[in-house]
Amino acid sequence: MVDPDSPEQAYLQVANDLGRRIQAGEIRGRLTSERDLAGEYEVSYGTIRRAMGILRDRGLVVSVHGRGTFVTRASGS
Amino acid sequence: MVDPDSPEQAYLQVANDLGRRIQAGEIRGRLTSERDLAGEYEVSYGTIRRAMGILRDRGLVVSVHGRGTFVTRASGS
DNA sequence: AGACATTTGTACGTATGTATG
DNA sequence: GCATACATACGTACAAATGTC
Repeated sequence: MVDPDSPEQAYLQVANDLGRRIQAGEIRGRLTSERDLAGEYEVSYGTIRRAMGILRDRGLVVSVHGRGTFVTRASGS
Repeated sequence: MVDPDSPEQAYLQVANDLGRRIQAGEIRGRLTSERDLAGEYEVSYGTIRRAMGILRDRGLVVSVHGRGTFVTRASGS
């Protein structure tokens, strides 16, 4: 979930939460689809897209068109 | 509301009132938008802007473009 | 080949909010 | 008080890639 009372932007809250969970080893392999993540975090698809872009820039995940988004090998615990 | 018969300037009345309510813990998280505050205090938007600038200078709030103005953590009760 | 489902990718329009003059 | 610009966020629709049956 995202805290609307936080000054932190929604897409950053999502990116930081996912990044933390990835580095903690909670998430491995394939991530939940972007649209499903939008439902889980209760934000729009565009917000998830933006958060994913940040995770890709950080090198934590790679996205494959038509297949999904995957945790990179070095990112886990 | 603002007292037009007071010698204190309108933007100072607003800033002081909001500052008092923040430090009393009445306001936390996200503030009402600047446009709505202008309606509540029955002053112009510019007056609210000026009052907000004072609250920011005092470190009571932070404003985030496109998201809102937020009470800083240390400001509440 | 074809049909279908799933998923990422792209592109709108709309609403709301701050920033500035 | 108003207009303009910019940023965030939402919602939707459609396109493109992949895999399965």
